[in-house]
Amino acid sequence: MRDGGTATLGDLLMRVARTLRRRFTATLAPWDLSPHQARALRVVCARDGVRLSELAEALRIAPRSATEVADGLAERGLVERTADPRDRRAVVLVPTDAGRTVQREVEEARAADSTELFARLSAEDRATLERILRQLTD
Amino acid sequence: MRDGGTATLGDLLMRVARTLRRRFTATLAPWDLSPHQARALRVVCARDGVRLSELAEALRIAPRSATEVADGLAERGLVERTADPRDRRAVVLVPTDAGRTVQREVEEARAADSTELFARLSAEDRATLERILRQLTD
DNA sequence: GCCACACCGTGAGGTAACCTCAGCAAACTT
DNA sequence: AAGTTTGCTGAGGTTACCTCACGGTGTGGC
Repeated sequence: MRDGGTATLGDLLMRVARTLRRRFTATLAPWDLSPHQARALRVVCARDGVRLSELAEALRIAPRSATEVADGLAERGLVERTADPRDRRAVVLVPTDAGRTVQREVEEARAADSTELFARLSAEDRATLERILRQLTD
Repeated sequence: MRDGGTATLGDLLMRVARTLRRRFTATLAPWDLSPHQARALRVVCARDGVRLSELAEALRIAPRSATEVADGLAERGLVERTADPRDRRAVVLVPTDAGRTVQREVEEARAADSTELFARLSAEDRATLERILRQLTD
C-alpha cells in the first residue's frame, strides 16, 4: 500500500480528526447533545444573541436547517427565541441560564478530553502543531 | 473568546479537517462518488477482494450499511459481488477494471489536491506535521 | 451423522441531519 | 404605493446511517 507522499498527510489528518470527533461525541453524551447542537450552543453563547441566519452561516448550513438546530436547543431549554426589535422578521437566539451553564460544562469536559488526547505530545510538539495548523486555516 | 490552550488544538484540527473534507468531496464530483463510496472502493482495490463484513469493519459501519455501499459501487460497475468459494455465506467484493481505473484516477486527483493544500507549508513543516500526526494515531 | 449454536448478508423499517422549494411577513427601494 | 428583497418556516425529499428479524451456511459436541 504505497502512500503518495502528501496524500498521506491528508489521510493522517482525517484519521486524527475522526478519533477526535468520536471522542467529542462521547464526551457530549451526558448532556444528550449532538455535536452540532453543541457547536450551535457555543455560537449562541459566544455572541450572546444570534440571528438564525447568522447561526446558519456560522455553522455553514442552510437557513432552513438552522431553524431545526434552534428548535432542538429551545426544546431543551438551552436557548430562547426572541424577536429582534430592529427587524421583526428576524429571530434572535439568546442563551438561557441553563444554556450558559451547559455550555460552560461542555467546554470544560471538551478541554479536558482534548488535553488528554494531546498529552502524548511534548509541549514543544503541541506548539508546533498549533503553528502549522494555524497556517493551514485561512 | 478565550481559548483553553489545548482545546484550540482540537478546534484547529477539526477546522483543517473540514476544509480538507470539503475539497475532497469537490474533487470527487467528476466521478459522481460520495466520499464514503470512494473510501470503500479504495479498500476493495487495496485488498483486492474484501468480504462485506471486512469492509464494514474497515469503514467502521454496521454490516447492514456495508451492503448499501457495496450496492452503490456495484450499480456503477466499479465492483462485483462474487461468492467466496470457502464460505458460501460470504460475499466477496472484487474491483472491476473500471473500478481499478476510477480508483487510480481518484487517488491521483486527491493527491494533487492534497499537495496543493499543503503546499503552503515548508517541506520541513510537512515532515514535522506528519511525524506529529502519526504520533496521534494508534 | 446430527443438532444446537454462531455467523453472513439482507429485507423491512426507523432516525438524524441535511437539503430545496414555496409562501407569508416584514423591510427596503424607487 | 408598488415591487423587490430578506428572514423564517411548512412540506416533502435525500442520504447515510442504524436495529431487528430472518434464511442460508459453517462448526463443535456428542
